[in-house]
This record gives sequence, C-alpha cells and structure tokens, in this order.
Amino acid sequence: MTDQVTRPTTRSTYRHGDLRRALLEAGIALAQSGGPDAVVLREATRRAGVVPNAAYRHFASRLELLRAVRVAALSRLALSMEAELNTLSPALDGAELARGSLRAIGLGYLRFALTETGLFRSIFAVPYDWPAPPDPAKAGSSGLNPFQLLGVALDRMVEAGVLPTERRHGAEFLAWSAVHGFAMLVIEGPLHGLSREQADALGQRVVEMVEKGL
Amino acid sequence: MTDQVTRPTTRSTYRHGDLRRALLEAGIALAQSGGPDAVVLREATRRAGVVPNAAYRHFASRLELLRAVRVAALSRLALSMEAELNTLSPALDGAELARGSLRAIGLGYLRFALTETGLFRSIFAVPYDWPAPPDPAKAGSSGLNPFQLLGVALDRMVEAGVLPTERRHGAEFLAWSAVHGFAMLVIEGPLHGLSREQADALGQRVVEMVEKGL
DNA sequence: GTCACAATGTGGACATCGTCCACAAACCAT
DNA sequence: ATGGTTTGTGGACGATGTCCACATTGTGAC
Repeated sequence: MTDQVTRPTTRSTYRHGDLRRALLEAGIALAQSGGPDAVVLREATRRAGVVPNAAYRHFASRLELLRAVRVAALSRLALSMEAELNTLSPALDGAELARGSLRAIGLGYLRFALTETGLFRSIFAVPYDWPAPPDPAKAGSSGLNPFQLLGVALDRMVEAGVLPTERRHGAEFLAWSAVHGFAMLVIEGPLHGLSREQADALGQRVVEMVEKGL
Repeated sequence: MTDQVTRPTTRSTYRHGDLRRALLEAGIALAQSGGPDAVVLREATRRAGVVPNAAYRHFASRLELLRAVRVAALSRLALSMEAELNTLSPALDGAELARGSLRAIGLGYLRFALTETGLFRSIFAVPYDWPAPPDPAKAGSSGLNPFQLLGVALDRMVEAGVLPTERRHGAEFLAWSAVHGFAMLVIEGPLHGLSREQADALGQRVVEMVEKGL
C-alpha cells in the first residue's frame, strides 16, 4: 500500500506513474553536469528505470526533451535575477534604483551562467521561436521571465531619466549582448579558468560598460 | 605520368598522398555548412575517398580535427577584420583613426560571424589553451591573429587619448564580450532571423556602445 | 640492389546513440 | 465484462567514434 517513493531504477508496476516528470528531471540533472550534449535520451530513461523507447510516449524526440530542459533553465535564470534584485536597498531613489536594477539583472545573469553552466548553455542549445508565446514555466517567482525582467529594468531607467527615450528601443539586446558574450567567453572561451573573483571583477566592468554606453 | 589532380572519391594508388590536407579541407567544408557538429570524422574520410580509420594516422581523434578546423577559422576571422580595417580612410587623424580601427575590428568580427556562421561557431566548439603559443596559422595577412588585431586597435585609442590608460587593461575582453554576445544572439539566440540590414544596424549600435562605455 | 623497418591505408569489430515498428500490459469508459 | 486508448517492452537499423590486427608502400642501412 505504501508508495515506493524511492526510485531504484527498477519498478514493480508496469506503469511508471510519472515518467514525463522523471525524464525531465533526469534531463535537467544531465544538463547541469555536462551541458546540453549530455542530455541523452537513453541515459534519461535509464535513470527513470525504463526502456529507451518509453521516452517517445512523452517527448517526440531528444530535441523535445532538450526544449523542456531549456524552459526549466529559463525559470531558474529568472530566479537568479530576482535574487539579485532583492539585494537592492529599498531606500534607493529613482535613478539609483533604476541603475541598480539593470546591474542586478546583469549580475544575476552572470551568476547563473557561471554557477549553473550546464543549464545556462542548454538555454541556447536548441532552436526556438522568438518571440515565444508567454509561458509561466519560464518565469521566476514574480511571474516574469528573464527577458521581461530586463525590460522592466530598462523601463525604470527611462522613467528615472537616466536613459533617453530614443535609446530605449532595442536596448534589451545591447545589454544582453554584452553580458551574454562575457558569460560565453568565461564558459567556453579565452576567459575560461578565470577565478571566481576575477570573473566577478571583470563582470562588474562589463555591466558598467553597458550602463555607460547604452 | 600525369598527376591525377581531380579527386573523385576513388584512388588508384594505395597511398593518398596528401590525406591530412584533404581531411582538413573536408572538415572545413563540413564546418562551413553545418557548424562544428557537422565535422564528422567518417564523412571527412568519405570525402577524401579513404576508409574511416585512415584519419587516425593524421589526427588523434575527431577533436584534433576540429582543433585544426578552428585554427583555419581563426585565420579567416583575422582576414575579415583586416578587410574591414582596410576600408578606413587613410586621411583620418589619430583619434578618429583609433576609433575607426576599433569599430572596424568589431564589424569585421560580426561580418565573419554572420556570413561564416559555421566556421565562427567552430572557433568556440572545442576546448583550447589560453593564452596559446603564437601560431602563424591563426593569423591574417598582417601576421596578427584576431586577438592581436583587437589589441592594436585599443592601443591606438590609448595613444590617441580617447581611452584612459587606466581603462586599457582588460579592455579587450569588454569589447570582445559585447560583440561576441551580439553575434551569438543573432546566430543561435533571440535575434535569429534578423534581416541582414537589421543585424547590421543593431551591430552598429553594439559597437558604439562599446566605444562609449569602455 | 636488397632487406628490414617505419609510415600509411584497409578490414572488421564494438559500444553507444537516436529512432522506428510490432507487440504486451494496464487503465478507462461504456 | 469488454473494447479501445494509453503507456511500456523487445528487437532492430543505421550512424558515429574508436580499437586492433593486417596489408601495402616508401625509405634508409648495408
């Protein structure tokens, strides 16, 4: 009668019960420790204690599994940004709050990229539509997804008068480019092997460059 | 007596004669039209008209072939930058020459990334040492590799007084981050599907952001 | 020139992967 | 109870990277 909550690779029942979730979680774990290429259908089914073909009842292909992993990764990225936003002093005035928000978004992005490298890389490992229909599964606890969080920060800058309205359009992509590029250079580029402190210091300068150059 | 210069997948001689080069060229072609994942050992040997194992006499593994492709890609990237540098008016004064050089480097980088996407992605698809021992195979016609070209542009800016000396250190990576990130967003990110004109226009703004924010 | 040796290409094999097809078991609505 | 739908199983195929033993060719010592 008691549910076999532990999942020791073997099952007594013919049906798994929650295979889709099990596969997704295995996929996330694989992505975390090995990046998108490590998200291997057969290994996920192995971890779920199921035969390889069973996966096809829940994901049309390996790519679909990767897409699901990507959505989960986006949500965690949003959480990382929100965590950074929450460190802002509530006593800040408009201009400083706006600038601080943009910095927080950037630093939250970098923190996620450098600590959850595998998941971060998985976000860009699969083709996807853009813009995508709003999907709460991609959001953080505020209900906003990473891109929306960035947009809000930029809007605050316009309201506070620290970003001219005529430069607002497309500014998401300028800011994103700089921070994303830095993350990639650290992860799989020439900046690989930088210590955490060095990466933080350089990352800080990247964010400042954006703030100043936007 | 006449050399069989054409290479119709079959050979009359037991020895190939120039297999390493043939494999590398096949690898480059595969990378060009399909990115790093398309660089498949067996396909390269097929194109060279040779059995799969023959590759192992010239490359220790698929990864080593990819590394060789990467070096070739770096050289072409340097050429793209140099081509952009050569469009600068020779009548420019120091400050404008310096700024123009930095812009040219950035635009050359972007042009290569967006027109030779497969090769560009191959540059970052494989782990490599950094800094690497100087290797002329990575350079353009000036003898400088892409990173050195960027360094020269930044040095010019310091000399011309448009970049404070105290900001020179590490500036390579700030500039590189922004341009690289933009390229990645266009190639495999949310900016995918941007028209050439749109990409050029936004790319211009990225370069300006760097110039202003460095 | 001959002959041993090094260099290079061949043949066959193995494990792994994604995916397809036919079949079996379990759940569900009638 | 029964028939249909959902979900998992079993077996197969072609592709890939890589390993080992073997065959062929070029080369240097004598």
